[in-house]
Amino acid sequence: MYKSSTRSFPVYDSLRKAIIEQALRPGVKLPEDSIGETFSVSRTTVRNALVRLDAEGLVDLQPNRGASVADPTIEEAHDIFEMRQCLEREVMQRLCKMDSKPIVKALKAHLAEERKYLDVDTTRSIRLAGEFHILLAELTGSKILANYVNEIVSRCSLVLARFAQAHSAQCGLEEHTEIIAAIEAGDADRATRRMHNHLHGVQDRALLNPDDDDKDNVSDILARYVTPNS
Amino acid sequence: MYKSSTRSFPVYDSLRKAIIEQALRPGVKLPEDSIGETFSVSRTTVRNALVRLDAEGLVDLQPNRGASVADPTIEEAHDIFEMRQCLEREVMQRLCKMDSKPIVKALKAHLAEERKYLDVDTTRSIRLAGEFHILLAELTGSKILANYVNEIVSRCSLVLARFAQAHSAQCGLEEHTEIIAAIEAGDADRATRRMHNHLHGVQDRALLNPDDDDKDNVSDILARYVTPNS
DNA sequence: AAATAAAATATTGTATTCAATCATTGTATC
DNA sequence: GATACAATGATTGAATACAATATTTTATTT
Repeated sequence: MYKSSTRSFPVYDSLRKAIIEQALRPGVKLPEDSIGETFSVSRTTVRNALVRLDAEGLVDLQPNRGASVADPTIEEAHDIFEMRQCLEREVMQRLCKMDSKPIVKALKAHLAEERKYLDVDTTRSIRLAGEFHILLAELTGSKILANYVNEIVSRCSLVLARFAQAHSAQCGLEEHTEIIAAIEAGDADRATRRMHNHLHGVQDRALLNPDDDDKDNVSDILARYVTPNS
Repeated sequence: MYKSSTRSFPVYDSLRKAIIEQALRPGVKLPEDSIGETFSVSRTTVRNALVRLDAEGLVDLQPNRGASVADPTIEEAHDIFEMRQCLEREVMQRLCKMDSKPIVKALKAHLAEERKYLDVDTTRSIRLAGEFHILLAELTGSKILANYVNEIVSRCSLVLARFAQAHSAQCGLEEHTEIIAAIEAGDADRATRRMHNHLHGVQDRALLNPDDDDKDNVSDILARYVTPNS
């Protein structure tokens, strides 16, 4: 996870969440000054968070021109989804070689959570859908794989923010259910195939016609993220 | 690539190379002060480089306790190699779907370079061997995949530094040759299998008996890395 | 002599400061 | 009216300075 200074973590974390939840849209400028004021920290601290986010591909840091939310091209968008397919294929194949009992249990618990907030809290619902994939990766027991999946899922959110019209229904609940069933049956091929189709569906819904930037007031948006909203 | 400030890049780059070339061994402390003196920059600048390296997994940054070269456990070591297998499998499968002509040409050029420095310049030879794998990834055309491979290859160097006795012969030249031949023949299965065996061989040679730390003077080592040695 | 406590030292965390670069606006010229 | 240039303002780059935390050394006690 993120170590380094105590103060820069909240900045990093809030920015990250704001980007993933699409409150900060691709291309939006991230001035060190105003962000620092929002969190009552110095630019030094903000900068550390931005360097980190740049390394993770969520932020674009250019010399002397500051930071902005990464704004992937359509080519990069395809690239990111293709990478995600690779990583999640690996997840499925590893999981299906393991004892399915505890895995399925954890997954079903998560699914219940997803179902609970469906049509109730959209933002939370979308976040949970993403976290389903991260949970899958974590259940492999490989921290590195889980990290990579975490990163790529975040970047997919960015791609959706950039290219999908409504960011509704990124992940279908039924599809998650079916993936769990395949894992429970220990059928690696089916699980892998279903995951592939699932992701392909998300990608298809996303990469149709691009809608362009409607910039927004950074400080106002970020203010809502100062206190971690659970 | 690495953007951000002009000054911190040389620090980042030198540290990175020093770690990969195993001049800075796992666990070695990286005090901001002395590194700053070595490069004639402030701690602020050094810190940015360290945050970046931490994000890439080459450096371990702990709150109030500073940075040190990452010191993977044996479990993490296996994890890293497994991840590498996944990524490089993807590389092989993508390459074998493409036009082999320009790919093979580039690879053979690199191989010639590798052969040139074999038994002449060990350090360079080892670096070229690693770069062969990075070149393979770059030839897929996917920047993201290339980035990941670059990162994981670096971390493998770290693992070798930690667990392999002599860091000789990480990659056999003949094995690289055979991989190219399989790509040239357009035989995805054979190419993938050879890559798998190749990496497995490296892993096997590495993860036998661990030898422990002989700490060294950071500044002296780094001094050799100040001017990028080509 | 071993163990603990206290002081001194070293190192990191972070804000502040000044310099350098970029963006924008206004003005002059064609 | 459009373009080029200059001046201003805003923003980042990076060093310094001070505060907070860790580490080491020394002193004290058992």
